[in-house]
Amino acid sequence: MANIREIAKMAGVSVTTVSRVLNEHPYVSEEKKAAVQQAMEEVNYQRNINAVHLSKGKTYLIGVVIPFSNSPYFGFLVEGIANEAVKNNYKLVLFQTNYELKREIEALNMLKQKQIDALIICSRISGWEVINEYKTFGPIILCEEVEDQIVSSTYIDHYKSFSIALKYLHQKGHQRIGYCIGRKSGRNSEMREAAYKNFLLEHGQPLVLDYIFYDSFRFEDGEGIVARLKEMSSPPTALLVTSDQVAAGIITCARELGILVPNELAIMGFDNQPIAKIMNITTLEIPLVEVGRKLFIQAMQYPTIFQEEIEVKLIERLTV
Amino acid sequence: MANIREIAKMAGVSVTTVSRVLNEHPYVSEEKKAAVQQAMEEVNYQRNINAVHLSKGKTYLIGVVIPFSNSPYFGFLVEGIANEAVKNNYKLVLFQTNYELKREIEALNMLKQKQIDALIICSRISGWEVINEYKTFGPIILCEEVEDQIVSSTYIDHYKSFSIALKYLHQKGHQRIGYCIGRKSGRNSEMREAAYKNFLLEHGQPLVLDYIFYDSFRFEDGEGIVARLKEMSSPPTALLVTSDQVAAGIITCARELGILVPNELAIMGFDNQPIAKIMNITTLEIPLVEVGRKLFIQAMQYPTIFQEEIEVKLIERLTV
DNA sequence: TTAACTGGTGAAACGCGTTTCATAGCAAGA
DNA sequence: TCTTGCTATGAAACGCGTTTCACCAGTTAA
Repeated sequence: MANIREIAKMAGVSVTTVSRVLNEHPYVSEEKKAAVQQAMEEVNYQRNINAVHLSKGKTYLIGVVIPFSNSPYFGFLVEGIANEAVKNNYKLVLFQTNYELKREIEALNMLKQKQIDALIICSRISGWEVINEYKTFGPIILCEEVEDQIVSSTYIDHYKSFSIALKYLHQKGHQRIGYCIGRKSGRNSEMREAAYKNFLLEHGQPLVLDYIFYDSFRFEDGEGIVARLKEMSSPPTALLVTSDQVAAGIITCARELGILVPNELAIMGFDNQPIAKIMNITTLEIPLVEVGRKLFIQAMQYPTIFQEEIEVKLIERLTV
Repeated sequence: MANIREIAKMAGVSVTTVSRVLNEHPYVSEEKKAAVQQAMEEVNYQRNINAVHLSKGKTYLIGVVIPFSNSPYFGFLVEGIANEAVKNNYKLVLFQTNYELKREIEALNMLKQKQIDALIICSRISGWEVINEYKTFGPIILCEEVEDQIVSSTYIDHYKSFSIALKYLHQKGHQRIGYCIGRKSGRNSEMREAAYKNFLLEHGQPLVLDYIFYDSFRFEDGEGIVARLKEMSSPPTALLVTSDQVAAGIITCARELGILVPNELAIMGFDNQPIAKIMNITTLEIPLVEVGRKLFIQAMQYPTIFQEEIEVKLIERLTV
């Protein structure tokens, strides 16, 4: 396989000039440019990207940390990142953590060892001390609100969006509202909990711990939730579900058990995924693809660090 | 950042010896090895993988072509590939094609340009002439039965599995059986169609084109299928659905419209995904994670080319 | 006693594109 | 007329780990 030096010889120019043609540098005369291009075509020259990477000191790889790879939520997020990545000649390396800290650290270490140029953490497990330590090795981008401009992030104000949802349910006359969420910990979960507790306080309602359901990630997690509802003497009349998938699972199981939605149980989803549309689930739309796009852009803008808030939109359908 | 030469100087050895330590080559004395390791620790040496890649002429990147990234089917497949990839220090580059030929060609070109070391195509669009052309540039692995040992593949005998499923439905007394499938074209679809037509022939049943539903990929695609069933004067009494997701969607929509499953409509899924378990869908289990693992292994074994068949298993539940 | 290994080690070549720096011609502004 | 400044071009250095080849010392087989 021919290299740049051979091309240079063939075209009667220096390697620098060949490199300039390759990179579309302006200072190359038309004749030389044509000569180089002809030589490249003649031997079907292919640039060795490994050499480019070594030379540039970049890998053109972006790490993306997600807890699950077969969840539509992260699927859309990754899609958004990937779309923008191809435009910039970047490739994605996915780290599926299953919420194991060890896996996240592995990803962070790849940043440290310069095996990736940046790391986008879609759902963080490690503490701020860890992020603070690793941020010196390269760009880390988060998908949650970040204090003190430590790293860049694109986020949804979950306090606000939860408040909007709760207010909506309250307006619809619900007095006993519960919610289903993925993790118990994590910034986003804490914000939602704060919004929830504040809402209860404002409306003088008691905090019933049984009304909060954790580990709600997938469609199939709806089953357990409905089973627990069935056990309760005074179950919530409305549920805020932080994922349309789980909302769909709850609705499916509820209907199987003869629970009327929304009359006996109102369900409000999150994300506005395709399944929400087809099952007519009232939901809060989160433009995930757009969030992904922004995340990638922030990775590219490093070392400039900034936060970007994304707005959500209430979509009224038939489950509330 | 220190490089191998500095380490060599510090440890009083040659760069070759440092390289040998790095790569755990046997011919290094204990003393020198210790000296090198100490020097590396002292300056917190990090190997420059770009240099490794250039030197080895490999990228340690494996391309994976999938039509959709947020589908559980491909999710599990990718998970299987990824698990095996990390063990071998490889990273995955995902190409989401949306079944656009252009995208698949892009992936193939990355193989040609040596930007990836191998390409696993989970669902092929391009013709055999294309595969034949590109296979000279590097390992291409498919997920379907391949003739003439052109490239390696791990596959399910879809003719056989469809036949098993049809026979099962027939034994259960169904006379009008239809099926839902993703693409109309593609090797796997053709095999299934052949099995279906052969089954009809053997049982003297007429081919009703309306009983075949294409473009069934996701949960939400179940809606349209049920709508069309509703229109028919003599709808099928059983449906073979090549994805548990779609099966779940069909069941959900059918129940919403008061169609009894399995009494009025029997549904048989494919894959045995979590959703099949929770919704008690009778299905044909396909060990997707295992398939993914095998695909990766085949990529590593190149230039040895071989085919590997994966067996499916009928799982009886409550929808037939 | 000699040929044939095997363990251990290093110099130098190799893979290859990018970038810095120096140089030179030529035009525009002072 | 002299200083800037821009276009154009190339030599050489740079990034850095791997691998080939040569060579020596100490064994082991013949």
